[in-house]
Amino acid sequence: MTTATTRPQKDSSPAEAAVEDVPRRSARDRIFDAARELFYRQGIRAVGVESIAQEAGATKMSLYRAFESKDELVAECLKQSEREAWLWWEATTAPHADDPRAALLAIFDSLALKAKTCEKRGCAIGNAAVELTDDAHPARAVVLAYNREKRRRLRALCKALGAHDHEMLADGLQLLMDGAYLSRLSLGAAGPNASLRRAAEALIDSQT
Amino acid sequence: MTTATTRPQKDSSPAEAAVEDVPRRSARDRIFDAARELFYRQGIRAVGVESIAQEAGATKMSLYRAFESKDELVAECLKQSEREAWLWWEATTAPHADDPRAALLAIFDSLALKAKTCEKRGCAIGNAAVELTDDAHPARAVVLAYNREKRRRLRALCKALGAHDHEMLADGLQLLMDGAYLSRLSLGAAGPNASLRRAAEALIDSQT
DNA sequence: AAACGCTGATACCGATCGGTAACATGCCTC
DNA sequence: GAGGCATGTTACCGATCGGTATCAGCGTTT
Repeated sequence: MTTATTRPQKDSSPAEAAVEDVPRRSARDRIFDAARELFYRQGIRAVGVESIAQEAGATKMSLYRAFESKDELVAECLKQSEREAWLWWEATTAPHADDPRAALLAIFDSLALKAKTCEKRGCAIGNAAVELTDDAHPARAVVLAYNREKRRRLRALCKALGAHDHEMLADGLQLLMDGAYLSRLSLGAAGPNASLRRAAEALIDSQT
Repeated sequence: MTTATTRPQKDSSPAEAAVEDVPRRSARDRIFDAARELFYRQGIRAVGVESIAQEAGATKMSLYRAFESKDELVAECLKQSEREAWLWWEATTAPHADDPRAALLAIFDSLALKAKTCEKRGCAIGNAAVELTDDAHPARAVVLAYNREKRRRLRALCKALGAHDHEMLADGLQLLMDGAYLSRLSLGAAGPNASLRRAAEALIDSQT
């Protein structure tokens, strides 16, 4: 299935000689990226450690030299997803630092765009909340922290907005976001996701 | 873990003699119920056929005599969840046949109540959409049909309501519902779910 | 009593799971 | 050139996965 194979350390073809020879990324990094991709696309429990190593062009041993266990690898992957999520959040809201309404709408605009283009499998962290039912799983703490922080940020924006009931509005917007992720898995971007931005706007306007 | 054990065919204690002896439910039924419960609580991929049979006080052979495969069993379980969902839907909306707004609010009221009492693991069908990523899985058709029908019903109610943009409103409400399921898995009933009904009401009122 | 259908019990199958041991190879730094 | 370090290779471990074959027991029907 996978076309990734072990590459030679040096490129022997002279046609590539002009290119500065890019050092091969570490096994850890390749494994990490392959894991994130596979977990997201196929689900966490559906992916075995062997196939991760294979997709990364590495071996299972390299995986276990870089990560304590599969569970820890999952937790690390989700932590990275969280970091990227907040980077996206800040980049999206930054241009509207003085306009909470515009900031909120920008978030939902970007969300709707991503639904159409990439991210067809919803939210990696949200999916993990479904798949990992054991409270002892190290990834559950990440899931919890992420959703709490999301709630906190939404509340802050809604409060700055001067909404009548800013806590209810923030919760409603969070429900819309999470619903968009879940709904996308079955009905795609043409399903209820198509109305995501307008629904968010209507809810915001109803409270201001 | 499980306390379910093989029960004797006849109750030997005379204290129960007065009770009409209840014939033991068929192995199929016990297995079906155990499967639904375990799939819902622990996740589909997390539960093996062996543990289902054990929880049902039956054997793996009885499972495979009653169901073609685990995948088919999963699909059957979801079909049952769908049937019960529509029964609940009709029972909840029936008292408000002439008042679409009351019908919608009754749905969200009941939903919020169930979040607090039972159904802490969200929606069985929604969870399956996350767990089962293979389009060839027989359960995916059930997931798709369910969500399509849910959208259809919401649209009908919102149209009867005379909403300004009834399709957007229906989608928004569906996103709120799905978001409530997903959000509940991490933040519980005290999270955004706590505002579910009020958010739905605000959205409805914004369109009428 | 004979036949039949449902069920339990048990042993088994090949495949895959997460995880490890031991050794070889190649690169970079002294 | 000698070491150390990261990595690849291979073989292996016990456990569990979904699924099957075989036989025995038991209740009902006839």
